[in-house]
Amino acid sequence: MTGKNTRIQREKREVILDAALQVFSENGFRGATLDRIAKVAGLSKPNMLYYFPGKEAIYHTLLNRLLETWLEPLERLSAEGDPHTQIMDYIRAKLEFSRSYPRESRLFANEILNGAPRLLDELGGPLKTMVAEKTQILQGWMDAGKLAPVDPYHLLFAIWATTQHYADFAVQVGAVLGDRDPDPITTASHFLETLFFAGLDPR
Amino acid sequence: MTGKNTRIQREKREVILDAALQVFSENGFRGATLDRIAKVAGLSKPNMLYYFPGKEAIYHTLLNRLLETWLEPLERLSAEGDPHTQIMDYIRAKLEFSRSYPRESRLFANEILNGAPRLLDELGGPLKTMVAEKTQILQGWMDAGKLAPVDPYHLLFAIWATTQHYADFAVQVGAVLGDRDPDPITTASHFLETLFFAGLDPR
Amino acid sequence: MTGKNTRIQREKREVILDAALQVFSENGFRGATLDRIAKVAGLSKPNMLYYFPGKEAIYHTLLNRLLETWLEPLERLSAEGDPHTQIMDYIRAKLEFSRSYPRESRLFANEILNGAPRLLDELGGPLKTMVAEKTQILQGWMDAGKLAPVDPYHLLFAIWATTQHYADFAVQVGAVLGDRDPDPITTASHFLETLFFAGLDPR
Amino acid sequence: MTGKNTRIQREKREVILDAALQVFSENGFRGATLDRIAKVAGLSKPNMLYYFPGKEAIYHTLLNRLLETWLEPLERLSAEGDPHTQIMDYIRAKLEFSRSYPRESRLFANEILNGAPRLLDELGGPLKTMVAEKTQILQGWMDAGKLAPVDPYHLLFAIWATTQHYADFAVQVGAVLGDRDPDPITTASHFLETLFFAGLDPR
DNA sequence: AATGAATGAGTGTTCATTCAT
DNA sequence: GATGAATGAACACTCATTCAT
Repeated sequence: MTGKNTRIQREKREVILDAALQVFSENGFRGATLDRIAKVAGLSKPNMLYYFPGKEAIYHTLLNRLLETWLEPLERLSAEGDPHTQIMDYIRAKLEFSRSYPRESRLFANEILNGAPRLLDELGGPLKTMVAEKTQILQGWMDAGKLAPVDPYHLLFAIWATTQHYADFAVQVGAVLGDRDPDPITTASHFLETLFFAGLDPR
Repeated sequence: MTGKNTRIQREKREVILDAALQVFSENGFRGATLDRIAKVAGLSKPNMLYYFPGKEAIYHTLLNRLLETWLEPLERLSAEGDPHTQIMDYIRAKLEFSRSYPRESRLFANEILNGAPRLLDELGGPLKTMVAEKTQILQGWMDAGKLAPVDPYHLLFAIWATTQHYADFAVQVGAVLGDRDPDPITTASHFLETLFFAGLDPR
Repeated sequence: MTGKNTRIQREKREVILDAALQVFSENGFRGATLDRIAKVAGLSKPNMLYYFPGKEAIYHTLLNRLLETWLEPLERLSAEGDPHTQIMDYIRAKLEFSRSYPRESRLFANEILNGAPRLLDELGGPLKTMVAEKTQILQGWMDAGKLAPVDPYHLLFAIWATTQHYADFAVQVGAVLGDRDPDPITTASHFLETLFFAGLDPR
Repeated sequence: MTGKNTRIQREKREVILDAALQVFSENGFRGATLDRIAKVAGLSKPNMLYYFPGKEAIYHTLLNRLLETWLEPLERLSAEGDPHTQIMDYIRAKLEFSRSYPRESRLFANEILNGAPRLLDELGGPLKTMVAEKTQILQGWMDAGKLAPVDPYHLLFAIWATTQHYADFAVQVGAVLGDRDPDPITTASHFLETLFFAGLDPR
């Protein structure tokens, strides 16, 4: 049925996935309705279900793609080059992701927050593997005296938390800042460089 | 109707709110059903609605309580005392909150993530006001040379993000760490002290 | 249980019936709720059900009383005296009933309108019997040349319709008249005398 | 959504409205249930709600149609022609309405009886306006000596009351008459001509 | 005599999914 | 490919009635 990957099929699937991303990220899985997704996508509901077998299928397709995108910046963290640059590149990439793909970030956060019922295997599999690999690199830098000796896992958690915050808690950030900062993510970039590489103690 | 505050009323209301906290924090507002809350609370659905007028009322009661609890540690941040101690006390209080009240943290995160439709006023009101006040204290410390000069708002964001992460993304933290760390929040406490007050540059 | 007719019992039953009359007449049988009746009566719902076994029982008690009151003015229509006076006395009594007991009138109308499921026997029994009797009187007057020869049954229908209208359709009467007539029922009394005994043809 | 007026849509909507008319007129708004309407219409409840957004919408559609039909005979009352004919035409049209559309009449009566919560605006608006206009015509005839001088508003009330009675109180009429009159409305037509244009005084 | 508490059976409405064309 | 139509299962909430005290 959906095996024929004609160009028009692929395009329609993209339109649907984009609409679904918006609706799922704003309402969570159960809060989202196929009606709304179909309306946003500009299709009839049965027509949409011609391209995807059901609500779960749409959601899973989004999640799977998302994990790849989510992992990709971390993938680039390499033992080559100096730690400061490498880590700041990662932080900036994550901030850029929060700026450009806030809906994806919130979709991911929603899923994790609700216990990751449809992502647990991926978290314990591909993600765990890659994290194990990259923490090795961080550990190597620490062992070589190029980086302060800290728990590399929690270092990654701190990077994820501080960067994703600007997408996931955007409403709160906006409410608290008011008009104070027209470009909070750029400010965050500078702030995080100071935080991560100098700390708050005055020199 | 439910105005009389008899002992049994207060107790039942607590039982309901506890069940609701669990169900709402796991599923978000729309994903939660009164059926499930009632079952968790061990009551019939109509009996539950004898104590609260409806789903919204239960949720609002939870949210209102929550915001107070959420703000309370920040409230204690005081200009008196030295910055390092004050800030670390705040970080530890937030971590303790994530350890003891992860469901409350996730309820809050869920609400913000979905656009805070039932909390926007509070965010722009009481929260904004208190944050404005507390960033003044931080700014004062920076002006006095007791703290590295950074954006105080983003400093608060970083504290919130890194501490709440252990409640909100607990599933991911657990999946990534596996058995490696039996007490991640304690590890986080040490890690965050290094991060916030020394940074990652080797000395 | 409810056999003991103490004074206080009788009074409470009256309070309940009065509240029920109001609520039933405004909302019909199904539209009325025991909650509202109890609130209007100033009793708790279970306490109210101590005096009456249930919703149906309250309603039936009202209906039975009502039929008596409804029939009473007709009862007084007597072969003695002249037709004009007798009939106008009946019309005025019915108008007075609409003025003083509009809720009773509407309760009755509601019941008939909805097919009289709880009053059919009474309609085909006591009411039919009395009407048969009274139409005999009317017929007697007509046979004696004291009254224009018309169908006596439809004459009664016309009296009922025109007089009850001021209670049952009070909202419409009020909306149509606006401020034009501060006392429509008195106006109606004069109008109906002309209508019934002179007609509309100019003399 | 339901905007497309396909043939099948129009037909189904009529089926639903017909079923709804029956159920609403027998039970009033609150007494009617969508379950029963759907059963009478021969549809499933959700399917019915595919054609109408909800219970209120069905009811309002009925009411709006009804008011037009209700006003139409009055509309035709014209200053041209002689009063007797004009008024009797109106009375006969109203009786015909009671004969052919008793459910509509009862729906209307039910609404008024319960305070016209969904029709008050119409009563004080279009209805009041048309009545004001038509009473002018009646008044004109009286001023010209072509009609006995009576209150024209109450004259209309009397016409409405006596004609609608045969639909709204049909159960009572039937119970009282028994087998006596196989065609009460025709009898009523003659009776009302005598009543309205001759009165009960013997000549 | 009175009331707080509890519940089974509805009641209007939503929603993912399926059917027919 | 596409859509109008249809439905079973939920879902939030109501209500008459009963229970326990």
